[in-house]
Amino acid sequence: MEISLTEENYMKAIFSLQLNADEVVSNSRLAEHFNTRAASATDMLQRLADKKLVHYKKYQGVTLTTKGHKLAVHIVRRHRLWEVFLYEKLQFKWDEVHDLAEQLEHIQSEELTNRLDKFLNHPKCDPHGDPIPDKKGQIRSDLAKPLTHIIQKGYYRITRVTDHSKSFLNYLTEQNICIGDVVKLEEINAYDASCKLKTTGGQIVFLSQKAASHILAEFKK
Amino acid sequence: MEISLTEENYMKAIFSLQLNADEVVSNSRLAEHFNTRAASATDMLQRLADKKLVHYKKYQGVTLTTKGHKLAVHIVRRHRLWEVFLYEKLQFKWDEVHDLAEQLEHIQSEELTNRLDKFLNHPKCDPHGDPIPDKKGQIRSDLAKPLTHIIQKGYYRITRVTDHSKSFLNYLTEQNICIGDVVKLEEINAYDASCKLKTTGGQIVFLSQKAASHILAEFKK
DNA sequence: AAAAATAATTAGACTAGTCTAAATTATGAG
DNA sequence: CTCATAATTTAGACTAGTCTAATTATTTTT
Ligand SMILES: [Mn+2]
Ligand SMILES: [Mn+2]
Ligand SMILES: [Mn+2]
Ligand SMILES: [Mn+2]
Repeated sequence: MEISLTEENYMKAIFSLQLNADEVVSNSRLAEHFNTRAASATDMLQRLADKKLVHYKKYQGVTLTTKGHKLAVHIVRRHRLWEVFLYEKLQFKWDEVHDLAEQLEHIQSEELTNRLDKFLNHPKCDPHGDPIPDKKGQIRSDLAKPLTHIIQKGYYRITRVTDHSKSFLNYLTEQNICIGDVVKLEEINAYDASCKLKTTGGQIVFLSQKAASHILAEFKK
Repeated sequence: MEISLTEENYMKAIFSLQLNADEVVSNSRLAEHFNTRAASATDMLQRLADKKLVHYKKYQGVTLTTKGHKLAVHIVRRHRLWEVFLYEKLQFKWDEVHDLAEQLEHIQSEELTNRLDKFLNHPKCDPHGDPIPDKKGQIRSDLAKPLTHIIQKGYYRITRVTDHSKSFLNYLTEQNICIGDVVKLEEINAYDASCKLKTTGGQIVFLSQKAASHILAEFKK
């Protein structure tokens, strides 16, 4: 069955807007995500339902079918592999890769995806620390928590960011915070959920709740 | 100005259907090339004329404007660079790269094209021996002639093929004929323009007029 | 439980790109 | 040069994807 570029984008959006699988995604969230009108989203959801990619009941929002979930994960895999390619091989910055990967993810070829994966040495994560689904669609589970959820001071490895906007990524770069870095969490302010940490380079950085909430880290044994 | 994927395909087709620049390309050749109806081609040509990409007079066919020529060459550059990437880095065979490059050539990013070029070490030719235009759109001129135009026996380097069909490329692979090989042209039959040559590996291969006409070679000093 | 506010759907229109069928222009054989 | 044929263009219709405006359903408030 033919899946159009637009349909692929919707599938990926539904997948990434739901925090846990089978969370219902509303029409309005999709419309907002695509900067389009609710009527257009309705139209598309009905189309996707016809293709058995989503469960759709009028006024109730959508969830992915098994088939739809498989497709969405597959597109995410392509997206993240291309991001690794752009970052590792073409030396793009981590704030530049997303927009290009948005285009590249629609190149239709199973074989290409798998060869790219091999060429890149089967990377586990993309430049933002997002896990790359394997050939079968399996996604490695992730133990990292947002800095805002950490209650114990100490050493943590930064493994992932959940805001991919240029402004956020540039801010982190300026603060010398990179994926993979081990930082020392020195202060946790219960009052406003902000924190203070020492970077790999030794600088002291203060992070607001907003920034900290988008940085995932795991305890360094 | 926005150029759609379809418009890009038409521009590239016009460019590659004309043997010498400013050769007029007819409506029917384009319709045939895209396996579409003449009415659709007319529609598109009028659209391209509106965008000042082609010179179009009713019933007279089209040629590229300066602006259109620039655009077409640019798309050809992207196509051929991606072919090199697929061939060199992902180990696709020379008969597999074209279809994928047809998709990849539409990724819109000047920066990506130039970085890919650099990553591949500024290749001169794609896997079929077709020259890759440089950043400015300059195309290296090509001294090679079809085997059917060669009158002198001797040693020749195979530099390019002009039929990109899987069946032709597979045929050459079976006969052990590759781009870059130096072959010994041992017989030239004036009667049917067929020829006989000895490959790098020492095999004797007979080539029909049809096959020989799509193999370009240059004299080996 | 009804009214008000919000969210979602439908109806109808528009563009890009395609098609078929009909009309028009060019060509080339006699 | 004229008429038949081939090539091209136009007219009108269809699909995907979008929009606005109007309608309907759900949720929240009172
Ligand atoms: Mn991304
Ligand atoms: Mn990413
Ligand atoms: Mn090609
Ligand atoms: Mn080629």
